[in-house]
Formats: sequence, C-alpha cells, structure tokens
Amino acid sequence: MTGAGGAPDGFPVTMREIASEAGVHPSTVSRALRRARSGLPPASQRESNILQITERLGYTPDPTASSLRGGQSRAIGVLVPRLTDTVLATIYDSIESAAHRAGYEAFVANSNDDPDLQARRLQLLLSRRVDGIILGDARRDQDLSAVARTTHLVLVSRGHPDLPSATCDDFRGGWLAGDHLARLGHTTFAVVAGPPWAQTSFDRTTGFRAALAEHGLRLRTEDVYEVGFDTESGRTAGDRMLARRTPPTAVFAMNDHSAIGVMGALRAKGLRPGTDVAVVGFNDIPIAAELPIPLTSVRSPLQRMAEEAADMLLRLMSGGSAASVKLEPTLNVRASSDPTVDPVVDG
Amino acid sequence: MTGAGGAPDGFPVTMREIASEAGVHPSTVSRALRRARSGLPPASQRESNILQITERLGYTPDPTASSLRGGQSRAIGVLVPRLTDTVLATIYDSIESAAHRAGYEAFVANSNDDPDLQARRLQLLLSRRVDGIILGDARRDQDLSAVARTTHLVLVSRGHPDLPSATCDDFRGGWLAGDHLARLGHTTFAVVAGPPWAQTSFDRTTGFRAALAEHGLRLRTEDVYEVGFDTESGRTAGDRMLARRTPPTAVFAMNDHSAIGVMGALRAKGLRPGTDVAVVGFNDIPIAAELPIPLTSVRSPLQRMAEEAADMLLRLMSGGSAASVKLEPTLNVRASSDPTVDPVVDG
DNA sequence: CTGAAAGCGCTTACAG
DNA sequence: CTGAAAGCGCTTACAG
Repeated sequence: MTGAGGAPDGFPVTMREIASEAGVHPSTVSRALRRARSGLPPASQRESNILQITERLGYTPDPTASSLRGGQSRAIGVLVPRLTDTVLATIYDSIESAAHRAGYEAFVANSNDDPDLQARRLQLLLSRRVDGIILGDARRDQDLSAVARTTHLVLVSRGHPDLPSATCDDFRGGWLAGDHLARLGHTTFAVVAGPPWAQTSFDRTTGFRAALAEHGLRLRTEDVYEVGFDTESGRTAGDRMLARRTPPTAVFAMNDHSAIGVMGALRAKGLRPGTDVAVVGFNDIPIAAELPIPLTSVRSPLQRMAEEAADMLLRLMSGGSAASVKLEPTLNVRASSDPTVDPVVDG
Repeated sequence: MTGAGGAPDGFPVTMREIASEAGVHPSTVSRALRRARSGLPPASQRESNILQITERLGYTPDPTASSLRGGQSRAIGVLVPRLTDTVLATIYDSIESAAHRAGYEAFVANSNDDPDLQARRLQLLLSRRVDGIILGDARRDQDLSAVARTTHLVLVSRGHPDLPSATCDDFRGGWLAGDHLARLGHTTFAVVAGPPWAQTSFDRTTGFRAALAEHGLRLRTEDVYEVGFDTESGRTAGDRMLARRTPPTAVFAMNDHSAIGVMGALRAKGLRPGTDVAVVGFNDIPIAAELPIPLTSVRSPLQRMAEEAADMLLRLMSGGSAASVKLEPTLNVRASSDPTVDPVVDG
C-alpha cells in the first residue's frame, strides 16, 4: 500500500469502516456519534462499542461530507481587511477561540480592503457553506443587505447602521484624544486617518473634532490625512505635515502603527515626540508601552469586541436576535504626548 | 420564499439549475466549466451558452461537493504558531497570495505553539481534505514522518532535517548580529531566545555564539533567556538581565517585538538603547526603522520565504520534488546598536 | 460532444 | 434501537 512515486497515501478512516468493524450499519454509527457529540451517554452496548472503535481508529467525520448532506457546516467565516495588522489579527484570534469554545470552526479571509476582493472572498466563504459570517471590513457606503439575506451576518470593528455590530465607541475614543491634546495647550493639529470608507476612522475623526470644538479649537480639512492604518501611511503623512509652513504640534493617528510612522517622520526632522510634537495613537497594542518614547494611545477592548461579535453571531445562528454593542475606550497617557509621564532618561 | 423568522434564506445556485436552464445534462455543465477553468475555449455552441448562463446566475461550484467527489480540494492548509505575530501573519499572507495565483485556496490554523493543539489543528486541516500543508510551527524534536506520509508537507520558517523547508539562514543571521556587536567592542551579552523547540531560535543562538567565538568571546548558558517571541517576553527577559550584578551591554533578541520589550526594560531602568546598551532584533518589520530610537535588526526575507514554501508545495502536489532552500539574511544597522547611525536628536 | 449512471462520505426521515 | 434507502452537489468513467 505504500506509494511508489513518493506521493503520500492518505487513508482517512471512513464511517463505513467503523460500521463494518462494529458489525452495524453506517447510519447507526452516525447516530452514535451524534449522541456522543451532544454529550449524551451511549444509548446501548453497541453504541459504546462504536465509540471505542472510533477512538481506536482515530476516526473523525469528514466535515465536508456532513455539511453537504446535513446543511450545517458548524463553521463561521471571518473577513478582515488585513491580517498583517496586529489589530485585526488579534480580533480574529479571539473570534476563533470563541468559535472553538462553542464547537464551531472558523475560517479567515483577507479582503485587502478592496471591494472587489471583498465580494469574492465573501463568495468563497459562502461557497464553503459557512453558517454565518463576521465582517471586519465593512464600508460606510456599502449595501450589505444582499449578504445579510443570504447568511447570518455580524460586523466587527467597523459598524454599519443597518446591521448588528460589535465596535469600540470610536467617537468617544477620538474625543478622548482631542480633549487630552487640547488640555495640554495645543492649538495646531493633524489627524492621520484611515481610508474614508472606514467607519472607525470617520467616527474617531468626528469625535476628535468635537472635543477640539469644546475647547474652541478647529480641525481644518487639510489637517486630516486620509492615508491608511500602517506604519508607512504614518510616515508618509508625517513627512507631508512637517513639510508645511506651520506644522502641527499635536498629531492623532488612528492606529499605533501609523503613530510610529509619524514618530519616524519626526525623528528624521530632528524633532522628538512628546517634547516637540505630541503623538497619540489608537488601540494600545503591546509595543506601545515599551517604545523608547512610550506611546500615548486610546485603548480599545479588542478581545471583548471580538467575543461580543462571536456571541452575537452564535445567537443569530441559533435563531435568536442580536443588538449592536459599543465598547468603551480608555486613554493611556504616556511620554509621546506628555513628557512628564514616563520621562525619557538621557544617557 | 422570504423567511418569516428572520432567518436568512440562502439559495445557492446549483449545477442542476444551470443544466435545466441550458437544457442539458448536469455532467455537460461540469465538463464545460472544467474546460473553461483550464483556459480552453468552449468546445461547442452549447458550451458557450452554458458559460453565459453560469455567469448570469452568478453560479460558483460548491467546492466541498467537488472535493468530495473529485478527491482534490485545490486547497492548502497553513499551520502557524501565532497569527498575532506580524512575522507569521506576513508569511501566511504571502503564502495565501501565492496559492491564489496558482488557483488554490488557503486555510490557516493557529497552533499556539502547543503540540496537542498542533496535532488537532493538523487533523482539522486534513479532515478538510486539503491537498497539502505548509507547517510554520515545526518542533526540533518532532517526528513529522506520519504527517508527511498522509499528505504533501513543506515547512516554512522553522526547518527540520527530515523534511523540505523554506527558511532563513538563521545561523548566518545570528552570526551577523554577534559579529556586529563584537566589533563594536562589547564583551558582555544577552540573548533573548524563543522556546527551545524552535529551530530558528536554536540556529540564531548558535550562529551568534559562533561569531562571538571568532572574536574570542563567550556566551554563557545563563546569558540565554528562553522566553518567547513577543513583547512581553522581551520585557521579562530585559527586567531579569538588568537585575543582575553585571548586566550585559549588548542584547540580541530573536524577534523585533521582543527587542522592543527589552527597550522598555531599559527605559524603565533609565538606560538608553544604543548608548547604554546595544539592542539588535530580528526580522526587520516595518516599525523597526521608524522607532524613536530605530532598531538594528537582521532582515529575513519573509515574503520570499513564503513564496518558496508555496512553490515547493505546489511542485510536490503536482508530482515533482522539492529541495530545501535557505535564504540569506542581511543586517540593518541603526541607532539601537550604533548611535552614530541615525543619531537621535535631543530636543 | 453528450447523456445516464455510479459514487465521494455522510445524515435523515421512514419502517420495522 | 437499528437497517435500508434516498440524496446533498458534484465529477468521472462508460456508452453512444
């Protein structure tokens, strides 16, 4: 039975083999396993025998076959704009864990924040017969009603008025950043925003602007750099704002990675974050606190957000309903905006 | 047909519907589509008609059904220790792209660097009938021959003597770091290593030690901190090494994230990376160059590594053979080890 | 080139 | 409780 050409010979055990080993009909095996999965005790001598054989032969049912016949896949799909973004990776990770705890499998797909790709990946997930989808890359202007009619759909991170979502209160997050910087006495600002279709970016900017307004300050359109969420975006925006006649003294970036990009731009110009230009990021990823100049950041509860989204989807899939939740962000002030905190020691 | 209970009514178009619409037998549809996928032109009037209908109805074949019958899934599985690590996320991302270009689907699973979980996730991927697997979390002591007998298997990032792998020349990477630090005149070192089962960590440490030896220097066992690859690991190791009677003046961390953790530990003690203690990281992720004190890092060609792994697997799956490749790392010297480079400006 | 049949591995009514 | 049958959506020899 060993292949000659070096090709591996996969011999997955099938239900039929279990059945013949136990001297029963395959359907009896199917029933025994179903009972066992539900946590019920074996209904007969035979059943416990079947379970033993299953164990011994290391049998696991073919999920594609069961979903083809049974209609349910016990799998959910997750669509993210970018898996290389720590934030999204963290969210997916937590969703995956929550799904596993509930006995579901999870699949991720990457949309690269591109509507065409998004549609295709969505199609892919649906063709894999997932029982529901968590969308992490919804677009503000997008009509998702068709998708929502096809499968159970929950949004995470980026909300949408028509659909249930688990998000951070991004307006509040932006407000916290704006209020903080205004209180420090800054009067000229820049915002390193994500793409215009991201609800997160929109709300954070709006909240930031609102906070400034409360202090009688204004954020001009040209002070908002719609670039993206990664390090390079931050660097680009930073270079551009510093090339201006009156550069800002305070910068709010919507992602810690882009905030670090801004720090890089400052350093290149001989400026120091915190003392020369205040920098505030968003999400408070683990490295933020450990940077040579620790980064002030709005912390969003990513794991809870992910768990809420997973819970909502599980509820929908079992016939229940789900209402959107908005989680409270908190501001962690560090030396990048306030040098009196975590002071940097000069050697 | 609209569901009453709010449950979505999914009505995926099936091949049968295409067939009846076109007035042909389902098998004819199957053949027409197969030809089209191979890039061949329609073999008849009928076939072009079938393709039109397929297009119009937005039909995509059910991959689970085709793999069940056809034996091939045109999908590959990728197992990573941790998706929240930028390095692995980047690798997966590139593998996914390469797979798509070749007409394959990709699935990731997370093993959390835990052997039990790894076995279960591997089982899951196999039960999904993937045509091959790329393993990113191989363990040094592990016997993977059973898996290799079951499916086509290629390793990425972490190599193994018995299996084809795409890796960075980690010994060389460690050597570059060691040589660099020794040339700068350092004599006391610390290594922030990953877990002992990671071949990457082992080789980098060995290479580092070899470079020191060439300079007549020694790395003691207690100078190697086997902690992990994340920020927190670096912070922990950093705190511990600084609590010693004679702290090191040069630190080599096997991951940029853990290097940043070390920087955090330095800052907490009032020490500055580069001037007080040299810090070198590994992988050279995008933020490394933008940090307030830019991080010296050994760059490993992650994307190429991923593409090589994907190519190797594709070759194996089409009956060919694959030899391991080791990619050359390069050292990017920055201010965290050499303050004369990228000097930090004090405001 | 096309149709009809068989079957991939499983599950679910239907009888007994 | 258990067996036998039908079928999920597809593909692949087999005839014609």
